[in-house]
Amino acid sequence: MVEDRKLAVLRAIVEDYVSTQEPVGSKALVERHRLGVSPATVRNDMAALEDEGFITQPHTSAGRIPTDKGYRLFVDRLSQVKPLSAAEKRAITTLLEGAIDLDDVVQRSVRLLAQLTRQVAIVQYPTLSRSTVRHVELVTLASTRLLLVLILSTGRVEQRVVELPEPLDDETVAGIRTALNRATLGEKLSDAAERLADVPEQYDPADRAPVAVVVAALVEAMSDHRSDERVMVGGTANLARFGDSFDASIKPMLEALEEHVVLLKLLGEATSPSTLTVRIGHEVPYQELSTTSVVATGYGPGDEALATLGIVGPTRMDYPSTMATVRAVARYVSKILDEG
Amino acid sequence: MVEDRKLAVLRAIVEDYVSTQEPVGSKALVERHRLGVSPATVRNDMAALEDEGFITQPHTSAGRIPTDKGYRLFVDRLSQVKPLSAAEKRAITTLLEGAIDLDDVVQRSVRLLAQLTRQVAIVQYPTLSRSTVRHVELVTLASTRLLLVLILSTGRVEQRVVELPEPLDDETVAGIRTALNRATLGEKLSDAAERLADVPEQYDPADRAPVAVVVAALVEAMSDHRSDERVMVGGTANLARFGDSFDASIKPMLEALEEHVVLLKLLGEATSPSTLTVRIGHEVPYQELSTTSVVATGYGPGDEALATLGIVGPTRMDYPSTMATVRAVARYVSKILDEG
DNA sequence: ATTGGCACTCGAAACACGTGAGTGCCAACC
DNA sequence: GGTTGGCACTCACGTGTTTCGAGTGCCAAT
Repeated sequence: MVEDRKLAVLRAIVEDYVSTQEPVGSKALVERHRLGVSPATVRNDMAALEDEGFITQPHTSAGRIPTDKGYRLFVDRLSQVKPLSAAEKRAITTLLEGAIDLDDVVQRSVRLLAQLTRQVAIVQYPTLSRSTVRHVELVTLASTRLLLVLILSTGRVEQRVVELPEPLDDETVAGIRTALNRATLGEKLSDAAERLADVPEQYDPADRAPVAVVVAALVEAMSDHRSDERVMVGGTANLARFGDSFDASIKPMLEALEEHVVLLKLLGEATSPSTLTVRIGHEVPYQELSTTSVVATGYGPGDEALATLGIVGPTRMDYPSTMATVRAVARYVSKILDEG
Repeated sequence: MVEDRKLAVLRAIVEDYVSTQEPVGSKALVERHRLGVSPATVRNDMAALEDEGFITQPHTSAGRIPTDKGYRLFVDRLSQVKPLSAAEKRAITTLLEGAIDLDDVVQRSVRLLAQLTRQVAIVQYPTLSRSTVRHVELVTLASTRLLLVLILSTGRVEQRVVELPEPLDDETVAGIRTALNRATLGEKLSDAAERLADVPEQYDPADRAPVAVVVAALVEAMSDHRSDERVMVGGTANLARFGDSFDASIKPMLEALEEHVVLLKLLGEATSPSTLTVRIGHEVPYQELSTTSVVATGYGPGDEALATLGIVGPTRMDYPSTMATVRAVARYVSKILDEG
């Protein structure tokens, strides 16, 4: 079929362009791929592909390069996910195995992604709002100063120092601790905050003020969206690898990497670990990053997407292996979180 | 004096080169600075300066640019620290004022440094080993699992999950908590670790095993040098500002920024906030960064240098104002830590 | 539908050339 | 002795010209 061959040509163009970084012409194409037809035929196909907007020429008398639309088609229909090499699998397990806490898992994942894909890696910390309360602890620091520690099911620990309007004796503190735990243990953060509303009312109006302060701090810690927005970035040195053409976009890229809000938007909504989100060029929600693609997916224990991780790189990237790596890392991290 | 004028010429060359980024010639020099002599005279001085190794020509028929040695002399003898503008002072106070915890202070300092100097900023977290213990808390997570929380005088909180060989009842846990606090409260970390050695011995040999595990975890948390090595980086987007010549060194720079160990070595030993360390070009302990300079200083409460902060940029930078900014930020951060 | 042939286009590299900023040196001057 | 104007010299840089060739589009033949 003609249509089939046209797709084969597109695939060949994408593959060659990705590996050589140079516009690819009809002759080189038939030489490097067993297309079984002459350059002239390929030229006809290329002309058709160009009409349909999948490829373009940087200038007359040059070869073709894929457009965003071309990459899109390539990703959607042409590329089969490349299986990871044994060495890569080994790297994933050995590197993630030794993680000691949540921070460490995130950090190791970032490194891993960056190394394997040779792109810039981004890992979002597990989202606070979906996790549940494992324990609330109060520690007396001084007569009017408490430390509030909130431990979540994901292993995250949030702490706040609370200044009390009046001193509380240890017994009262213990009582408050019990009350707080009873109200919130096992609850989702969003629900837990509501449950707390009643707590101060159980107390004598005279003692209510300090309790209210503690509860307010706890609610604040639970709803603090700063923590939702935490991400870790790695592999920025890979930016320097990109050829000249990408040099222009290195600045917006570096700027984006400093703004965690931007990165979160890039990663997008958390999807299940089995679904990969690929955004190509103009599909990325920032105009300045229109020569950039994002490959991301959700991760979390039990196939529930707690957060997102992924990579950012030039549109001209090796999608099949990048996608395979991102997916593999997400799955493995999910597994780790399941166990921990 | 002739010698004086030569230094004036060097200063003028540095200033012009820093602002224009282009080799500066004798004629332009007399025009832009009131040197009161003719270009020919300046040329003689320049020839002398070149002989002495303070300046060099990129090629014949071009102007001169300072060598590392030239910058060194400039920094040591020629530049008076430029006072900050009112706007800059305001920026420092307003931005740092609102910090809510230690993490936030560090983060805001990085942003501030990066914005004001328009360079890459690095801030080391206050060093663990010099701080003292404020509180140790144990939280029962499960029958054989405890959460250990270590609160330090600097506001830093370290936590560890401890797996016990056998269950402990709440009373015993409370006893251990008291013992741990008694042994370590107010102690420096280095001393506290020693003090803990006795704690298990106070217990019945039968109960000693779990206690030993907890103590070991605490000692580990105290001596964990991972925390010593934590740094925060900001303003990497400023790398993109540097002209072509610096482009070559952008890659090693990005690589260095990923390695916290490297950054710590760059920052060097913490000095008192009143002393600025300036390393220029080859003085930087990494060959790859020989077109780079570092301006750093210590900070911490009460003029005691807990950690280091500073900036990294091309040797061709505006030393007077950069040095002023770094010093000002360090002082202000120290003040904040004093109060907090 | 495919293919070989052919004229055409246009970027990249090579080369030549003039321009000018900047230098070093020297003789004259203060 | 230090300073200055004059002058010949160097060489990076920008501009214009030319050549070269990879790659294209089109067409007639298969």
